[in-house]
Amino acid sequence: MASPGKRTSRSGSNKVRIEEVARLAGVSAITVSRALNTPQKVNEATRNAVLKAVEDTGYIPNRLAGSLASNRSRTVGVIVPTVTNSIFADKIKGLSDVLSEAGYQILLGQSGYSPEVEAELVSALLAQSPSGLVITGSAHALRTHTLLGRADIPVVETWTNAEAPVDMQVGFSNEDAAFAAVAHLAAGGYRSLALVVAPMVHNDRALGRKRGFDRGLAHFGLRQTLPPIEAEFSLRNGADALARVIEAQPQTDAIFFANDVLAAGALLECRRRNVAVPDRIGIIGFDDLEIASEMVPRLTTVAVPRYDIGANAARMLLRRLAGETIQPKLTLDFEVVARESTRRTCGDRV
Amino acid sequence: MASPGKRTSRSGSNKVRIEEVARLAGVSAITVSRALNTPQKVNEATRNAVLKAVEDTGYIPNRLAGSLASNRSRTVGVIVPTVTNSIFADKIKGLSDVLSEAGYQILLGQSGYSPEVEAELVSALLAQSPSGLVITGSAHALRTHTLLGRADIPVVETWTNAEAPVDMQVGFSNEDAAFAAVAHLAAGGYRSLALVVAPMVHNDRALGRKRGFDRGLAHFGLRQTLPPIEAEFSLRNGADALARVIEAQPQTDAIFFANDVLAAGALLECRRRNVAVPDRIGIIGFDDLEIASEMVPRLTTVAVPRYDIGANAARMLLRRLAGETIQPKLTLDFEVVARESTRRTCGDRV
DNA sequence: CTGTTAGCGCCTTCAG
DNA sequence: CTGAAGGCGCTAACAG
Repeated sequence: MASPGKRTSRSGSNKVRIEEVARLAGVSAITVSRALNTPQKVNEATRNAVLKAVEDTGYIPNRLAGSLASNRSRTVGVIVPTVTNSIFADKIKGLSDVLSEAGYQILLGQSGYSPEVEAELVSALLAQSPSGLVITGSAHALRTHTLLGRADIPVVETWTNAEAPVDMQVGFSNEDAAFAAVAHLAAGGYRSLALVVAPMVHNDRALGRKRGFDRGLAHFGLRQTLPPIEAEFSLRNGADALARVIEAQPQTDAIFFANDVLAAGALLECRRRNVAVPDRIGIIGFDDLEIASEMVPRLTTVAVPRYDIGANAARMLLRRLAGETIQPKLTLDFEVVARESTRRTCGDRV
Repeated sequence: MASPGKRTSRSGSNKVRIEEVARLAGVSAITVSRALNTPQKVNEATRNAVLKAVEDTGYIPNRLAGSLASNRSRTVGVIVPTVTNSIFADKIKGLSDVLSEAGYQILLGQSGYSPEVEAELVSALLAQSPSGLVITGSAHALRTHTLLGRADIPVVETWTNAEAPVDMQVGFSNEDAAFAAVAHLAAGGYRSLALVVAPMVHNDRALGRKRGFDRGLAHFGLRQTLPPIEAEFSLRNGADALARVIEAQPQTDAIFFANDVLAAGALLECRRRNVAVPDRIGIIGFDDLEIASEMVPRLTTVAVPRYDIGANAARMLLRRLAGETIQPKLTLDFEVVARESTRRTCGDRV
């Protein structure tokens, strides 16, 4: 206020600044700042005067300035392959619920499953000085590792349980989950399996599931009737994959679809073709989306903690930012949910 | 660099600052800034020297500082009811594709369909000085209007075509689209209809669809067999609604579900109950999600431009930020896609 | 085309 | 518990 400044009129914005609130409350700017950020450090009467002035002026603190000065942005960068896949939407919901409760904002980026795009996003998000970063998977471009190494902020990798996370990690064993799916099929008496999975290039989750599938085959002495079919998640792709398996290798008696959307598409194709599920062919999915429990027949699948991955990643980040020392690796549970699309010897859940 | 500064060692972060890049390139800080932000204003040789220094140091500009100084944040606040509903995920994809291309970042907030939460989010996002805001619908809390009025940044409302938008608007007529759905049912010879729609409190899209439904009833001389059933989008809720209609008002011969997830759930329930679709009962949905074309029978629905709403909202925002004067109201097209879940007199599309 | 100067709005540090 | 001084890292304005 003292010095006019050349740029005072640069912005046409009629934003209220902290000085104006301070003047109205009869205190200094820093007291307003404290009343808002660390209320317990301010006398109650003073605080109320400040809050009233804030109310009267409609003051909205400029967080850009605050973050710059304090070096804490209360912003978290989140990178997912695509929000369009509901498993990631659920994760974002979990993140958002916990973070917004704590006054944090989410900066969202979508990599489209490309490590290069992911690296660009990491760079772009780091430029915003986020308090932390939540990313997907454990397979990153070299540049991403370099950037994250230099960044010196908490990073949570999600959906995996890699041996050596970049920093922190919340996920589950995709390999064990896929193994469990195969175990379920084996228990149902299925012997000739096929695998339909998301494109595995740069996708450690898909790769892990394939590894679990292979381990299951070996462990239970089952055979694979054709090489894994890689398909992006969509009902149509699931239907096409089912058709391909049935036509190319009719002796196949069960298919593991590494996500429920593909599996549901396959189930619908079975209906169109009058293929009997689970007797002619068994179908097991992955994720336990709502569609799994609603399909006819109801889809056997592997339930994974989609929402909790996000919620826990957020909590982990917040604890770390609060200075707590935490166990940096959280491995959550999955569960095979036996329903009607697979035969089973005994009626319980694996 | 001249003055040591008391806080130099406050942050443990080893971030590279613009001064270091400048020194390495043998230029001043402002030249580095220009080489990065307005490259055409810098001599090529100088520019290359700067870019090399940037490369060598791994410099990532601090956008917080840049935004504060320039009063432009290159950030867009986006508020949706929930990312979990794939129609909004598609919108976000459209926004993200266009905005990230232009170097903008998305700040995401989820209102959970609550106007109060929305107002809080608007306030929280405004604190980040976004370049613009993209929000959902046209029904907002009073506080939201106050905040937006004062904010003096471009705002795009999406999914509606209200008479008087806050600022800009990209959407379609939910009322006309619902009317078209009823017209389609009327053309198929259906006479006794029911409506299943998202909870209408604070949801102008759902309300608009109900209005269009009512207008259709009147226009085509149809009757409504029971009051609208309000249900949040889920397959289960669709199934339950179907059951309720069938049991309470068996003479109902067609149901308009105001979203495809509900409709698909109903279709699955019809299968379980052996209710013949489209003869015993006709089912029409809304949105044209992938599930509509893959269901058995394939679901008749109203296709709406989910992705394009986002992409166009982003383009509108960018043009406005570039100073172009634009038509602030964009009304996109919808289309009834006739498939197998409804009878039709003639085989063409309405 | 490039540099100097000053300040964006807030918060940290230090003093009282 | 409150205030004064100064700087966070960058870019606008102006000068050369």
